[in-house]
Amino acid sequence: MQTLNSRKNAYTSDHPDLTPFFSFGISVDCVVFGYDGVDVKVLVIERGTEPYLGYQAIPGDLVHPQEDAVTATQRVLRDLTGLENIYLEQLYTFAGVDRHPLGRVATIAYFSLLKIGDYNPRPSSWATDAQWMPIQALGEMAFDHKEIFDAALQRLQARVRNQPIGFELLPEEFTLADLQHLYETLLNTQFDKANFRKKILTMDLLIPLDKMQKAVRHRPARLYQFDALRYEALSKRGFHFEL
Amino acid sequence: MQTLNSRKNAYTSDHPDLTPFFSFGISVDCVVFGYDGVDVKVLVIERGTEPYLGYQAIPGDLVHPQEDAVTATQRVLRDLTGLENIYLEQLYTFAGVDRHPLGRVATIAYFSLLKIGDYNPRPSSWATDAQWMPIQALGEMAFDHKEIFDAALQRLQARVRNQPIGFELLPEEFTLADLQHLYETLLNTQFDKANFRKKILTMDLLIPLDKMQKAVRHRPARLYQFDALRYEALSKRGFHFEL
DNA sequence: ACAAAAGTGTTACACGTACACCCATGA
DNA sequence: TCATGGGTGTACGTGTAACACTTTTGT
Repeated sequence: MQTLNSRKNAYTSDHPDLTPFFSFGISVDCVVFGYDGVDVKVLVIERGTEPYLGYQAIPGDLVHPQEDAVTATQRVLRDLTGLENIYLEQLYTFAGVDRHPLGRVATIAYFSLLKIGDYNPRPSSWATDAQWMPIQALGEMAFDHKEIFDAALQRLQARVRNQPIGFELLPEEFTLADLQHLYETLLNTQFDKANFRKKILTMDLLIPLDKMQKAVRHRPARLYQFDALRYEALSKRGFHFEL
Repeated sequence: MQTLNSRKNAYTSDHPDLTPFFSFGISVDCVVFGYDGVDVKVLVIERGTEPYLGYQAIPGDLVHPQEDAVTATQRVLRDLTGLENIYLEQLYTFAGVDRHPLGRVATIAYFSLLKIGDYNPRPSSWATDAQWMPIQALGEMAFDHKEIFDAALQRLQARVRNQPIGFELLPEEFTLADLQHLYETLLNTQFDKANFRKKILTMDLLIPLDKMQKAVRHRPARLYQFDALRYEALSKRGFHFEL
């Protein structure tokens, strides 16, 4: 304690030996959410090596010395899903001393949302055994990945209430019932059909299409599309999405 | 690109040489907010060495190899203010490749709130020249610290709306007008006096004291105190603070 | 014709907003 | 008694919640 307090600020002091301070590994881990029309799911991989052999884990990798953290995450996602331009948000950084057996590794956790239909498993990459797991079915996980997942889910639930990101999880064209069911699943609640429609439609963020559902054994529902441009325009005018 | 994709996941592959991956420095930077009854202020230090000699900077330090990130931040805050138990929240991690001239340093940014009256400058520590700056008066800053500050302010504004953390900036005992003025300053808006009182008081989070303001040349206002325990109890029952 | 889900209208009530008014103190 | 800000009541409009009802398809 004495040494810590009396030492000068490490990177403002004149010329101390900084080597021991530059010994950290940094990784990125990305919690990927999807929705198949029934359940909210997460993309998990099964570890093929020690430590935590056989455990489920959140996809991630060490950041390269000349690589940006976001770039690293996009690389992991590309290797895993074949997709670029996925919704991505930084979540939290976990920097406990003993969280990784191989050395001091701080991990920057991200979460991302993707349309589950777009996902194409990439067996050629390092994560052969990636699979969608319903979020309720998650058991024990490698490292502190369960903790990371819990934080991600909490963040997603908060975000979905005040930003129109639910659409990232739905196909381009969807019905209002699809949207309502997604929100109900995500937030673990029930909404009144009539009121939900009114609230969503009065926001004026959906483009009604001239298409209908097909091959359903009841009255077919109209399909809608999210109007991202309109949202941006409204945001700038102080509009705030809610629920 | 070819090499990156064909390489196995760095920390799950068998035994590659991981040395180049363990070469990062990790720092913590903490944006400290205060409120003096008029302005919202930030604690900034003036750098005494290159790089960015003489520039204003956010207080921070490199994380030690055997030190937790939160612990490091608390150490910085203690050295700077003499205080423990300050409100602290992780903000964002800045991990750009070229953000620090001395090497690859990722910084975990925090923000914290303190009662400005409790603050006692600590001239003995490395940050002799810490001072409160009104947030409008911030100019150029060292490294990417302006960007960090902007993120912190934005986060503070969001937090203050849906969590009762404004009280961290006020003295233990305060008037409703104090509270209102704080919120107005923080959020850059105006509230109707009567409605603001009603909203706050119906939340039942304030303990009315049997004390009044003194030495004011108008009717003295009642003093209140934030009831943290009651807030915790209400939170668990699904209560959600708003505005 | 029936089941099943789409889609709409009506009403009651809670809540936010605006604004007017009275109260207590120091000078 | 005046200026200043503390503190309160009311009336109005908007938004939300509950619920009943009509519509359209497949079988």
